Amino acid sequence: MKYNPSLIEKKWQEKWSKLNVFKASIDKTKPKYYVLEMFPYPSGAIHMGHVRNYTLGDLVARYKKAQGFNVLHPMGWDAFGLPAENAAIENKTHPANWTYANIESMKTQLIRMGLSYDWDRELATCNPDYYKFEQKMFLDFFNAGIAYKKETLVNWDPIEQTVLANEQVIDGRGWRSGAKVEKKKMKGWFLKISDFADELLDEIDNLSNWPEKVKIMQKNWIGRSNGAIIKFSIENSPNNLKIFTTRPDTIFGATFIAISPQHELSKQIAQKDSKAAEFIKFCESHSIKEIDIEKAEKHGYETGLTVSHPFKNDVSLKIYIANFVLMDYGTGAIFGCPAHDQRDYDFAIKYSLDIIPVIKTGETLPFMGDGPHINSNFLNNLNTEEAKILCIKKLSELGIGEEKVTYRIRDWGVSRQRYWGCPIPVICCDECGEVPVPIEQLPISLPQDVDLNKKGNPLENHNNWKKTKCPKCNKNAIRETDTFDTFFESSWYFARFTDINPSTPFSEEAIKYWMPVDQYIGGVEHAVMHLLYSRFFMRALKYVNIINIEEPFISLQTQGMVCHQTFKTKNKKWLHPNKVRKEDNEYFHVDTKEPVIAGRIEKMSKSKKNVVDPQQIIENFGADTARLFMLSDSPPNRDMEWSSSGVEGSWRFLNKLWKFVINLPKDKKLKKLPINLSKKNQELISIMHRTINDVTKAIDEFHFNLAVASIRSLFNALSSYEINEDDDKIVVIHVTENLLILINPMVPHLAEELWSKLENKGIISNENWPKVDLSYIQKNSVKIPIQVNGKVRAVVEIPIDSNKNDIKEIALKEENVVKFLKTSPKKVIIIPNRVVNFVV
RNA sequence: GCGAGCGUGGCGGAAUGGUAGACGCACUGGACUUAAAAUCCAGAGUCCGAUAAGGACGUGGGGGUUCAAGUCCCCCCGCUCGUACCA
Repeated sequence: MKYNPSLIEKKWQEKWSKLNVFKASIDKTKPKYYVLEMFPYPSGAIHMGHVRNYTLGDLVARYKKAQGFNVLHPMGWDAFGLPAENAAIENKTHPANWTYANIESMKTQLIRMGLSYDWDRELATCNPDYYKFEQKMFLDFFNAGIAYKKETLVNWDPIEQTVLANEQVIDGRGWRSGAKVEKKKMKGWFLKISDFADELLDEIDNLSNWPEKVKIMQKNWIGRSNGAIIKFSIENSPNNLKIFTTRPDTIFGATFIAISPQHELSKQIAQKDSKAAEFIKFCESHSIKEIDIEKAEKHGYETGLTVSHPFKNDVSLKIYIANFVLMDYGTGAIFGCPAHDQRDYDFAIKYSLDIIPVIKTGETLPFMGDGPHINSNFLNNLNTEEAKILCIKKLSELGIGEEKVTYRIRDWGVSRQRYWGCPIPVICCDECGEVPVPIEQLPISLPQDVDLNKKGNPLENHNNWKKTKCPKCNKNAIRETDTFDTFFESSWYFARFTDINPSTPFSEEAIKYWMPVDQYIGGVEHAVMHLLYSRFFMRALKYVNIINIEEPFISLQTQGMVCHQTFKTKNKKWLHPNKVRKEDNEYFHVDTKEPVIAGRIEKMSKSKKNVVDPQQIIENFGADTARLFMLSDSPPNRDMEWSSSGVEGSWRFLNKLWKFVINLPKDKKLKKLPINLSKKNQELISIMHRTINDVTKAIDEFHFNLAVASIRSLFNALSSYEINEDDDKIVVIHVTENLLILINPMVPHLAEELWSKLENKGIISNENWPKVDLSYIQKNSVKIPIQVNGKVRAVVEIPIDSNKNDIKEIALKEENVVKFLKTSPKKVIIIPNRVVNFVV
């Protein structure tokens, strides 16, 4: 009988579903385990990144179930977002139709992979049954002062008359119109994440099961810094200019002042100075992307205004309006110290400003390190930290400055001028301002009839929908036509999964039992935004008494990308891998037979055509092969390369395993292990226990590729084992059954089928994880290297825990060691059970 | 620009500061076959050496700490992710 994955995989998927094997419900007699993979955007078809993510999560879910946990493993759809609108315009369909059709086809694909989801908890964020709850949450935030409206800058496409996403701005131009993008001021809704900045920052240290890199990135993103506000008095004017600096110690090196084009003072200047107005306009003829702002050439406009230096009586500093000063950080104004800051240095060179070093260094300027201060009056000889403290003290005494903590993080702008998102439940009244929609009127559903081809915001164009009455004064008013950022939906979906009842977002009981998520898995690209917003959202919900947790994810794992070799034709056009054939290390086009240029291995992307369709792999090899390859090749957190030969290797292994088990002798009586094991059986059992130990450890540490490697080793031992007696049969079947339980989380369909072939009653998905018998894995001898000057000259096997003298004696008997020991050693290093090193 | 991560044979990757290359892929040789595929067995970092024994070199590059460095520290190079309206 041949291994036929498509047959057995379908069979077991149906069986699991029929038996409700993965249906989760609260059971207080068992410890719970909530495993969650980041839910997908329903783009239409799963890609290899999904396959990887969901295979990792499924392994964890099945493994934890075997370990006796009550597992919750749900799946849903991050269904709002920009692509649906673009697709709707291109394909002349409705975003809802497109999205729901995509969900259906992707769900079919996920089911085909054999993932152990409790599909009863499926949700789609574009469904009013989901987003109605977040409208209520928003109103609670609004009433608690967490949500507010303010003016902000957006990317404006003057031709399309629409706001563009950063993604839609390419080289400063709109992706469809090609028009130069402008910054435009617009009012939008914000959530006060900055109020929670300290807590979000401080609690990072308690996230002990998060990758260090993610924690560092979040810390830097929040960017708490201790600095100072300094008031500079503007010369020939009664007014002050407040600047923020993280380096008050360099105040004596200050040679200019720069303010943001959006600064209040810039506006005032522009009113009287048309050139200044022009310069500000020039600064606003760019996108709002940080990367564009930072990489842009530094420009400044000399305003003619000056301030006096707080500690240097006769020195005045020119005020510039500068394109690189951000209004959102600090006070939107800085002093420039060119000697000790790269940007200030570049600016000073460009505008021929003074460069005054205030830290002693032998190195070239700008110097960003620490050292004794010079040219700094009362700060001389102090280091940076001391000088900061003293400078702030002096500023406060003079009443012209104070210590100030600032944050890099800005409040979360949740407004989007888009159709396919959750409507923001507010009514804008000329008389009463922003009025919350009364709760009994929720949900505010999206209108179905909408014209996406018109310029501008579709909801704003929709007169019927937007016109309403003010709940307060009953006069004519209009609805808020902005919709939520889709990060809003993904900031609480994990809580909704715990209990999808129709009347409340979740129940207290379910939250108490299931939350927080024990293991969250997703791409590293979400390291900051999605994960930080979710952490904030839980705190905000707690603040308004909707939930009682702070940290949503106890343990986090971030997976790397799935990559593939790229190919180009000789005309430099990207070529799909299945159009390429390799012969004698040369690549050829399948159709034209022309040589093909093999390029770099890069992240799979449609634009470079280096994609492999999971569907195709599953049809050709089965889900188990795809899953096994995903797990066996690379550690989860690293990028992996998809290679067809690697897939074939996994396929071959499963075939070998299949054939091996099918051909085992079957005898129901052969179940109980004999009491006295022969030496060879003891050895096999001991390999098995070592494997159980290694696989368990590898899975716990998220090194799934090592788990696969150990299982393969165990199988190598099994397949070279010779069965002679009845006892041997029992031992082999016993070891094989344990191997199947170990491999079940990886290739569950094959494991189920073979488990049933071994005439077991229940299903393997309900079996318990095998226990390690430590007595089998203790060794009584150890191989250690003997080094001379750090180079290995011999390897000896000695009893474990031998004393140092014995080890030395054995080592000195080695011929090759003696050969290199021309004189008696100066020093002998003996680390028991590890190494011997003779230093000569 | 800024923040973060990664870099080990032909390839994916193993390796509590202690034998670098586990396990696999590709490759080479052999067995089976009329033949091929599949399967099974064996070999293998590079160089010197005889295909041996043994040795030299070797973890992106350069320097350092240590009896001992892929691992720790400093500098540099390359790639990847994020950079607030893609999700």
